[in-house]
Amino acid sequence: MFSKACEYAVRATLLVASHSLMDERVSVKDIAEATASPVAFTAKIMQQLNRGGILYSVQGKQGGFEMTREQMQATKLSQIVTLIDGDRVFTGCGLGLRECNAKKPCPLHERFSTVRGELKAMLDSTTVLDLALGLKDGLTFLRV
Amino acid sequence: MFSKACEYAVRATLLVASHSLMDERVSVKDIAEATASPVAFTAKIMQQLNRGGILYSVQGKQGGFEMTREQMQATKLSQIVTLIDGDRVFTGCGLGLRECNAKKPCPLHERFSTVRGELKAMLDSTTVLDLALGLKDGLTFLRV
DNA sequence: TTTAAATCGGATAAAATTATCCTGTTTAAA
DNA sequence: TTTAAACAGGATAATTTTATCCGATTTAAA
Repeated sequence: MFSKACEYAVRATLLVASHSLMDERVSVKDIAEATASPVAFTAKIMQQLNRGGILYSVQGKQGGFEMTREQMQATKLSQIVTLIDGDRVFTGCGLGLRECNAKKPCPLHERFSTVRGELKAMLDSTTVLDLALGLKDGLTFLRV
Repeated sequence: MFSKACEYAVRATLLVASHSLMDERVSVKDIAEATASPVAFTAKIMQQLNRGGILYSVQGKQGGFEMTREQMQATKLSQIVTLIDGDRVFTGCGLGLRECNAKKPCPLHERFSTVRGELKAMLDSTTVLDLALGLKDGLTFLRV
């Protein structure tokens, strides 16, 4: 569904958010540990999230990553997915055709569009804050 | 969403089906051309579809691929997806966690399960025959 | 002021996926 | 019977994705 990079990105973002809710800053090492992700790869992804404005970094000793409550509220999951994976998952043809649309549809076009629309609606209506709250309260988890 | 191999597999299967509806046998070359897919890679995929019982091959000169009407009716899209990509798309966690379930859910678990269920329902309720008919009648397409 | 912790970013490596090549076998038609 | 078209399947190559490494820079604390 999503690339591994994207999965790591969402997990990392939610971890940073849940800690920011408690006014804690987290390092890449912390993030990788808490989300069971490879540390160097996670570092790369954190750079993308930072450049993309999803969260922000603080450099130097005692540095790490944080999010403002505004960022948590403003950031929909669909934005993280688009930032890392592009919009292929939201707009691409189910059978991989370059040009597939209502005028010249692939055999799966209608049915697939429906499901894809529901996926997009779900990710559009879910904010980082929505999910970070359950994580902070120990109701949900980011690793086994 | 699906691997390229899986996209090619569905496209190839639907092409074979639509031709079988007209009692025509198609070669790998025909299939690759009609579905805009790489021919050698398509050949590999046809072997998987043949071994998996989705369709069948006829060897030798004038050989190629065919499907019985029974195969078209019995084969759901979900079976092709499972054959080529496994069941990860139907059962996997949205955030890529190994163990993610209602007892110990990831933050996205509930919402993602819903959408994934709709995807599975759609692919479970769609047969090859359903889609091959529109293709045969020129209502849908497999390439630009 | 020095030191060490931490991010930044470029280079490289490993693994998985996608794609091609080539030889052998089967079989219909010449 | 010979020939050529077509699938089967193993080996290899290219590309993309995933992952690691390392030197440079930033900055808080010793």
